[in-house]
Amino acid sequence: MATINEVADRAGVSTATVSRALNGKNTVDSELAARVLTAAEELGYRPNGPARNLRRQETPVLALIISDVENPFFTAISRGVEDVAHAAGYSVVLCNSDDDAEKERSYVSVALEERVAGVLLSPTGRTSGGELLSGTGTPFVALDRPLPGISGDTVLVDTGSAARDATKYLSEQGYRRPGCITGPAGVPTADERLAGYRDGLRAAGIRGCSSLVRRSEFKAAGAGRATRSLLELTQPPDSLLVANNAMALGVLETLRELGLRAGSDVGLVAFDDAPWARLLDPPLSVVAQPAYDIGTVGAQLLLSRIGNERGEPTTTTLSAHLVPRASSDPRWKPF
Amino acid sequence: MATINEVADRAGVSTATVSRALNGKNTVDSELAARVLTAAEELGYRPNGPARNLRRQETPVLALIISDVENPFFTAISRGVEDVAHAAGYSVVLCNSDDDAEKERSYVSVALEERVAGVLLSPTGRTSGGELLSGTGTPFVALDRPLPGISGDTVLVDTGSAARDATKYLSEQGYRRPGCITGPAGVPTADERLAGYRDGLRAAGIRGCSSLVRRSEFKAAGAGRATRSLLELTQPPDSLLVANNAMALGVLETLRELGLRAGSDVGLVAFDDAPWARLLDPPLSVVAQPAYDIGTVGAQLLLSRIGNERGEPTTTTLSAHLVPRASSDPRWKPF
DNA sequence: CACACTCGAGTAATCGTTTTCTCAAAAGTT
DNA sequence: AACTTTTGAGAAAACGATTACTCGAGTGTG
Repeated sequence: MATINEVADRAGVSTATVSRALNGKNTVDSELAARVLTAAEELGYRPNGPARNLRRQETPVLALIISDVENPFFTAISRGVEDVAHAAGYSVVLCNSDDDAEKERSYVSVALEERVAGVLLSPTGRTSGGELLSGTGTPFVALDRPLPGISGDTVLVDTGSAARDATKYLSEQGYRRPGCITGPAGVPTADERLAGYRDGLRAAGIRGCSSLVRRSEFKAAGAGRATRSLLELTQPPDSLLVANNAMALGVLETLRELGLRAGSDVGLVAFDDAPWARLLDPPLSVVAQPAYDIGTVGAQLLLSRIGNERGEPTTTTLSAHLVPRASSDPRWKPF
Repeated sequence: MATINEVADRAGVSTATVSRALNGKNTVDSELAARVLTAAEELGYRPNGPARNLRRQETPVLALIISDVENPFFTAISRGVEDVAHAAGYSVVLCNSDDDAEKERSYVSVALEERVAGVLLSPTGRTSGGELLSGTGTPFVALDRPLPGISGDTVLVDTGSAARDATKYLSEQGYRRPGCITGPAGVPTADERLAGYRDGLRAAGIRGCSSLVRRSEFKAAGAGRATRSLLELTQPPDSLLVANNAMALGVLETLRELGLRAGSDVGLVAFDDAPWARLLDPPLSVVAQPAYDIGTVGAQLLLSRIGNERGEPTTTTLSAHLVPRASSDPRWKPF
């Protein structure tokens, strides 16, 4: 692949002039610039990124590390990040940690070594890659979940309140024994949603019962098993609050296996408004999180830090809202 | 951020020794190596990627450029790529071209400048970024669609046959007027599926009718409009073959608006087996494409080219298979 | 006309690694 | 004991761009 030297030779100028011409500096004669441009064109010249980044001491790339590319919640975040970053001249590379702490650390490590301009991290679990980030000068923003024990800019969703509202709403719909399927202990979003569920029960004057709570990974399979174990209780719950949309898939599948209907048999509210949620029968009630906004806000925050914004770390909390559909209506009938 | 020089100073050795020690070369005294390691540790040293890549003339990163992160088909591909790449010591960066030819070119451009080891490209439309790739020495593999006018390794799915089989199957189920909603003209996957649909009609002895065919972007909204226009015909189709899963969402939404049921009112087969497909009422019949395998095969191909495998460009064609569910059963009843 | 200034382009230093040389000391050979 | 071979570590040369200097030529001013 052609280097700047070859371009310089072909155009009969120095490498400095080539560099200036190609970077649109105005201190170069227009005739020379034209010669450089055609020479570069003819050689198919493409500047060597590593060399440029090394010299400039910066790389116009943001890393976005998420825990599950197959989850619409995270892909919506990525779209938000991308839109903001792109407008500011940054590329975004998306890394999928697959909810694996080891992979997450490895991606953070790569991002740091490659000297990306900044990192957006949606931390997986407890042992996050966040500790690698803190201390290095590389700006970073935590999305969706805080980094345990590390201070830094954070964009969260007030899912506790949303969970409380959703639970209260279930009780108002006539469900007297709401259960809850949430994520692993120690994962903030999982714990907040559980706490919100308990608050909601209290607000509705229902005595909570820990046997109506199950935890699993934020995946379909675990949630399916949890659902089965709940519904096989002698006093099963009459409705469920489900902590994310991947889990909702597992819950729905198990309901189908058991021959139960959402709504009439088991009230259902799940977190995250996936595109398919409203197409189910009955349409799935959800707590819609502002995923796209998490992305845009996070990216803006990161860009301002990259632009050397000083000041204390900030925490932005966005709010989620309930979208009631028929899966939380005990009177719903298939036809 | 600490450099190799500072580590060398602190350990009282030369930079060459530091480099050798950290890269696990065996030609370095174990006592010195230990000193280097602790010095690096204490300084939080992290090698400068751009410098390393510049010197080594290679970057252990693969770029995967896809047209829609929100489409499960592509995220499944990415998982396949990731698994293979990771095992071989490569990182994968995922770039979302958003079906925008301009963005695609821009990402290809970034990938080339950053001198990634290889590029996996699932081309968007006609004006692909592929022409940027051909000619450069950077190995690349086209996924899902061929690069128009450019020879290179390609991994495809035989969606033509799959479309034919699906159409024939619809007719065997008793539907006599299958329609087709496919992607934009000129996009190979769209055209192949349409051709397969026509073959299927022919095989079933049904006279095709071009008024039963609609094209739109591979998105929900356009497919929804197409569905409406088809079903408002005086002689509407009694069933539909839909060319991808994002489109299926639009079709389903429109059916609901029109108060029609899949299966009993309109037979439905869509491409791509999304996780939610089987949870619908009726469960959605699909043509399941081996998305994960596209990823693994593509990545292996790319890795072997990176490993200097010579030889003519290859084309691997994987096959898709029909997964019949109730949405293509005219006798299906809600209960 | 002499002098200071501006302008534009070339020279060379620099970014932080890896790796080829180079060379002294240790080890082995006759 | 003299000589070759091996070993291990430092000095210095890449890698390919950007950019701080430098310097000659052209321009403006008193």
